Amino acid sequence: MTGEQSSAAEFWRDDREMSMDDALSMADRWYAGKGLRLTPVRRKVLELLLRERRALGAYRILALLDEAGFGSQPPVAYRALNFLVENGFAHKVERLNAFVACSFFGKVHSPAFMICRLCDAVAETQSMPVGKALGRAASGFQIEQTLVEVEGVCPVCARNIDR
Amino acid sequence: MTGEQSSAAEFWRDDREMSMDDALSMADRWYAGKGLRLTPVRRKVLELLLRERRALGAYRILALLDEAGFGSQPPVAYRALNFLVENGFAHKVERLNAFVACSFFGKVHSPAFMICRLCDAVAETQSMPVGKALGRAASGFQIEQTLVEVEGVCPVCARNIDR
DNA sequence: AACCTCATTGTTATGTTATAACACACGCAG
DNA sequence: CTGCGTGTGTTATAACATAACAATGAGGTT
Repeated sequence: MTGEQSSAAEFWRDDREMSMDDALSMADRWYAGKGLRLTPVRRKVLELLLRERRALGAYRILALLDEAGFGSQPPVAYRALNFLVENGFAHKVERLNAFVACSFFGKVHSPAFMICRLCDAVAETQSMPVGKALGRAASGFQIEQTLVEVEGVCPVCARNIDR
Repeated sequence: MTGEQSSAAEFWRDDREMSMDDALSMADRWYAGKGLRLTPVRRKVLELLLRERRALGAYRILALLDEAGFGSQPPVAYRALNFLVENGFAHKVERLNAFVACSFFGKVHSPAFMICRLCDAVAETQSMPVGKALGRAASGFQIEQTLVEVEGVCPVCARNIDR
């Protein structure tokens, strides 16, 4: 638990809970513990995602992988991305057809994304579980996965507009 | 306000509030009032969407338009779809890259979609405004559009599994 | 070591979704 | 009738995604 206030001023600064190195080594340990392999391609993709605060398209990632000496065909990127997504280390932002590193991995959470239409930044936050928000409307529907994405203007860009 | 209960039994039956004819003529009047034109292509697309309870992909719609004697190239479908979406008569289900008629048009609402992974049906419901569900986490972010989609199993399919 | 097996990666080919750009037709104001 | 704006048709291409199969390589078994 962070326990921090999320004021507008610091909201956008960095919503992540750990450094990239911490995140990567946590991923190493997590996967090892599961008997799964965080191979070089996969680790590289996670690293690329962690480095960005925007969502990266699969083809952007693919180009970066290519530069780094990995394969250059779409499945290379998509496979690594799917692997990370399946295990909760990355999310797909459907609205953008793009991917971001998870900001809260290792924790159970209901992710929600805030997408700034001006600077393209993407921030992940925890939202109320969607079942709650739907309330009675969802009765009888068995929720398995949820998607919450909001588009708008982030605090930083909003401030820049004002003056 | 409907004031109806949404029980599991009737949940999936029909979540729409009006008949297709009512909806179409309402659309006619709404657009006329705004000085916008619900042209034949656009009206046809709305009609196609209203007829379905699933989300239709743009290329599916395109094929149907073609059959009906309209153009057969992607922009024909995308332009009509965008027009309807911009004016609130249809929504895009991002998870499926597909489109549905709005079930509550003319009303202010926070749409949320429930997508059955077994039968592909899509139901629109009203959710709590997303700003509420995000709570303090969204402070400073100016929400302009929101997207809530949940994937799972609808009541009908759930019942079929059980036995 | 030699062998097997299975997950992973590389590659080819193709499928699906979406838009840019330009030409043409029509309705309407001047 | 001319000019203009909106809408439609069409060509071409961009952007996103997966199927299918071949090659590699790590780990366990004999």
